[in-house]
Amino acid sequence: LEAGEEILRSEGSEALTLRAVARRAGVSQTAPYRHFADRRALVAAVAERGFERLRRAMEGALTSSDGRAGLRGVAFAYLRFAIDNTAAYRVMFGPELADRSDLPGLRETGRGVLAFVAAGIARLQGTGMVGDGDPKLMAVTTWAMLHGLVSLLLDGQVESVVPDAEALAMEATRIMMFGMAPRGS
Amino acid sequence: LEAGEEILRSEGSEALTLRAVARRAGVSQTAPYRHFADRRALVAAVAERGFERLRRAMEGALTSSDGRAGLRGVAFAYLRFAIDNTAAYRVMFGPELADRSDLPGLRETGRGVLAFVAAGIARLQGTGMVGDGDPKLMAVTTWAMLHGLVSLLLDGQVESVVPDAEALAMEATRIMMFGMAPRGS
DNA sequence: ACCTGAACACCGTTCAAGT
DNA sequence: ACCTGAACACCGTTCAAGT
Repeated sequence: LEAGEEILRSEGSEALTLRAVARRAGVSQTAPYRHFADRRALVAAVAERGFERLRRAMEGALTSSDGRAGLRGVAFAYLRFAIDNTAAYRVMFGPELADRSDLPGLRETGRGVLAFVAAGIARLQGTGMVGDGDPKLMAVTTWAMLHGLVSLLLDGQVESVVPDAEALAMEATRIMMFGMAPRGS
Repeated sequence: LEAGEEILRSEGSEALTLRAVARRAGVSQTAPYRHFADRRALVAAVAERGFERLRRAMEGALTSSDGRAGLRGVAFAYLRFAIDNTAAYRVMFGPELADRSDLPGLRETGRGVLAFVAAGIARLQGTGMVGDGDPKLMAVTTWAMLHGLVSLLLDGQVESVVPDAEALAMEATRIMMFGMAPRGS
C-alpha cells in the first residue's frame, strides 16, 4: 500500500486521497482503514518517507566533499530534492501536517534532518570555517533559509523577478556565510 | 461576501469552503458562483487581502524607525503577522495557490511585498549599512529567510529543539547581517 | 444583476458483516 | 488479521429556472 501512495504522489499532486490510494492498490475504498487510522495518518506516513529520502540525499551530497564546499553541496541537494519531488515536498511541509503534536514519528524524522545540519555546522566550527555560536540555532536558521528559498521558488513567487534560480541560490549561500553588511563594519 | 470569508478564516483554519462561506453569508450554496469562478478564485481573493494586510503591517513597522533597527522591526512585524494570522498565512503560501499562472492579481500583490523589501535594502545600501550587491537578490533571500522561519515555527518543526522563538529570530537577523563565517576570514 | 433547488461525482468515515 | 458493501454527511460544480 505504501508503494501505492508513492506512485500516486509521483503521478498527481495533491489528489492523495484514501479512496484514490485504495483504487490504485486494487482494493476496496474502506480497506486502507485497516492500515491507517485516518487520512492524516496516511499523509503523515508518506511525508515521513519523504523526510527519510531527503536526509539520504543530503548525506549523499556530503560524502562527496567536505568543508564549506560540502555545505554548499548539501544545500544544492536540498534544493534539487524539492524541485524534483515537488508534490512530496509540499506534503511534507504543507498545512495538512502543520500540527505534529499527535504525530511523534513525523516529529522524529524532521528532527533527524535538523540534527544532520547541526552536526555539519558543528564540524565546520571545529575547522574554524564557521564562527562561534549555538550550532542548533545556526542549523535552524540555515534550514529556514533553504526551506524559504524552496517555497518561494515552488510558488513561482520569485520567477520573472529573479529569473536565475542558480544565481539566487549562490547569493543566498554567500549571505549565509558572509552577511549583507559591508565587510569590516 | 469578502467579509464573510474574513470571519471564516479567523474562525476556523482551513474549512474555507465555498459552501461554508455561503452558509456564513446566509445565502444559498451556489450563490458564490455569481462572485467567484470557482473555489480557487475565492481562496485567491482571501490570500490577496492577506498580502495587502501584511504589506501594511510591514510599512507600519518601518515608519516607526529607520536604518538597521528599522529592518529588524520589519522582520519582527512579519513574524508577528504570521503568528497572529496563522490560518491566513497558510492560505497565502499554501500549496493550493502554488500555481499562480492564472492568478495575475495574486502575483501582483506578492511582488508588492518583495518590492517593499528590495526598496528597504536599497535604502540601507545608500547609507552604507548594507554592502554592494543586487538588492533584488538580497530581498528575495531576506524574504526566504523570514518565510522559512515562519514555516518552521508554525509547523512546530523547531519547538523543543529551539524553545525560544525570540532568540531564533535574533540569531537569524544576525546571520543575515554578518554571516556565519568568523569575522575577517 | 443576483439568487435558488435539484442533481452529479467525489470525498472521509462508520458500521455490520464476511474469510 | 484483512477485506467488503451500504450508508451518512460533506464537498465542488453544473444546469435550468426564478426576480
